[in-house]
Amino acid sequence: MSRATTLEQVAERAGVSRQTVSNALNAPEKLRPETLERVRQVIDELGYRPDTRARGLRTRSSGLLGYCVAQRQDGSVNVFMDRFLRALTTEVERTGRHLLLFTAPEGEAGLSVYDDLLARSAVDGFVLSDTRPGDPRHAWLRDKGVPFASFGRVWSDEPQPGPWVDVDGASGTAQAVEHLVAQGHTSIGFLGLPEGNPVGDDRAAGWRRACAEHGIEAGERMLARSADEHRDRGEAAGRLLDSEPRPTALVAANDAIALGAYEALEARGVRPGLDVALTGFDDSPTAAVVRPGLTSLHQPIDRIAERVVRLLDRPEGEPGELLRPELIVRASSSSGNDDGGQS
Amino acid sequence: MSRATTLEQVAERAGVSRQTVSNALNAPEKLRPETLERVRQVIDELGYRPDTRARGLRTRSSGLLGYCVAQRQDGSVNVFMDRFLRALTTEVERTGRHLLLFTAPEGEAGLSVYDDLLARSAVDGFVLSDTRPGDPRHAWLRDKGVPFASFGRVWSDEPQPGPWVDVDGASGTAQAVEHLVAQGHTSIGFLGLPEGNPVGDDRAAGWRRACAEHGIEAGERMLARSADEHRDRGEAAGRLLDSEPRPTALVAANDAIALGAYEALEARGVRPGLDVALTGFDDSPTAAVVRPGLTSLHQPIDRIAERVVRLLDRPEGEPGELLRPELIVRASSSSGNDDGGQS
DNA sequence: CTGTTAGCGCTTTCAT
DNA sequence: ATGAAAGCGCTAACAG
Repeated sequence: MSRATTLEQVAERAGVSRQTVSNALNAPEKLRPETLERVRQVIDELGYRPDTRARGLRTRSSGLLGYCVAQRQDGSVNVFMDRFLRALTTEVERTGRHLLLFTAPEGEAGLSVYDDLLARSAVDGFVLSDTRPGDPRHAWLRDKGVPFASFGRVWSDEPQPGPWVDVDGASGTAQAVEHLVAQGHTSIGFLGLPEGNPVGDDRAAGWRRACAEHGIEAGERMLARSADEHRDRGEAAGRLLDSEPRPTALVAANDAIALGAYEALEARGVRPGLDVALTGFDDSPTAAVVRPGLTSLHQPIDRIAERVVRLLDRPEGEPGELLRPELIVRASSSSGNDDGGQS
Repeated sequence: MSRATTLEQVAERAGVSRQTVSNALNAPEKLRPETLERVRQVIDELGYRPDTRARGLRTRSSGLLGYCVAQRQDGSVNVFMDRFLRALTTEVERTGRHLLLFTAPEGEAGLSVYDDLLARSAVDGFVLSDTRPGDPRHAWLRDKGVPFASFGRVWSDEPQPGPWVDVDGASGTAQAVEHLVAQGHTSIGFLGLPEGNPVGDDRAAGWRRACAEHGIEAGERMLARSADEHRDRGEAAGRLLDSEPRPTALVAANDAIALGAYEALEARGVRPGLDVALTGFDDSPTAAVVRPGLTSLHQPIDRIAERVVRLLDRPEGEPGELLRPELIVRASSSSGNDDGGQS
């Protein structure tokens, strides 16, 4: 691993001063075209690239954005987060930086990890995700004046600290309801997340609102919460299916719960998509693979990544941004219309 | 965002020279216990952390390992890779470094990205994954003397360049066959990956070997390759099921194909787990969710991450390491034994 | 438009 | 055991 080329070597070879080479890179308009050309040629010849550490030391930057990968205690995976990370990596690169991955405990305890990274000047800022109610990171970073942007809101009483991007869950479930109404359904139940989950509440609100607009009942009687979204086996769906009158359609707060509902349906001899319509949320890979294909709401991942990075760099504009998910219709909600593929 | 504490500030406050503070951090045994204690106290007081850029500039290191996230052209996700990335992040942190994420085109074209990172001294080395036949990265990095380790082999004619860790696919499918034989099966088909895929060939070899040991037929007649693993809808499985005599068990090269086979089975009124046994490979989240639960081979992710980082730092030992996957038995291969949960 | 000087914060080398 | 000097590779600020 030979030593990398330095600015000085380029300067000598091109017969100019170090500073001129530096300018060729950072302020080319300051050079006479012919000098610029010559310097550039030597740079190419030598394959010179400025050392990020030296440059960072001088400019007080690192060219790195920190991103904390959540350690899921239950060993479950969030496929959606994987796709987001890929999109984010691409987007950060587009702005000439890179992503630095790290882990941290949840809540207050994790702040020291953020503090450490900052104290060492290892990162220029953070992209936050996996936000939780009462998440302390946002306010803490804001108070420190650290650049950051969040995918997901904090959902506390105070206004959201700092720039954020989120998916409009209510709009999503409302779309699902509209779609089901268009199929002729007039009795639409909701399979919710455990009580107090703000994402779940948001998604339930959209269902409630859209139902109200169509004069469809959307009271507690039509809503069943899953006790544990990751291991849902359709108990909640079962409760709704065993109630009278049985709803003809179910909107689930996410794909995991919708998938659990398949079981409850099958156990009762009810065919998803034919006898009872079903929609999910997240458009997980499983949604396209399962039979019948699960209609689900696709989150605009690339756009989220793009917006979050932009907001991190230019926080002065909108405080936040709500993106609409897109309904991907498959056979679980409209037999004969299954596209069978992935979104 | 106030300026971070420097070594000099600590030195002044502690009444020692800069060098002494540096030693307190990097060579504490060189200090008199009382001095060390005093310096440490000031460090804590001020929350001092050495600047990674300055230190790196001096020590010719960056404290970062590069990891390329594959951009899947077909938009598919590899859940397994997501879990590996989490494990890797944790493992790299354990050694006091961090992971730097980047993207690069496949093949030769991507090498310039690696080169760029190296020229800028942005990383100290690389962890490679998503290896492909003829992958040029390994030999290229080895020739440059860059530290690296690979999860996955290159599968070319020459010996594998550089340290690697991989999962023993043949051992996995052999385990599956043993399990099926123990259930009384004597006619076991194999659902393979497209021709020429070395991972698929490896997994097929284990099936063939284990079948041979039990005097079970494992010729081409019992093997059906999937044309496209991501969109498999069970055509290959269908061919095997329609042949005479119909196999009573199927070993699939991965979960996606096994999941496709569910359809082929159901289309023929054959119940997976009851009429025909089925096993997958990868132990994807879907395997635990689908009904009946899919028996599958779990890859030891944490161990892979641990070994790959160790080999990167100490490449002198074994050239490579083959890890055994673990068979997770669910109802698809032994009705009544479904644990229903995730691994 | 180009060159010189200074210094970012740290560790290495060499004195003491 | 502690300190002083030098310099890693770069860019900001100024001089010419």
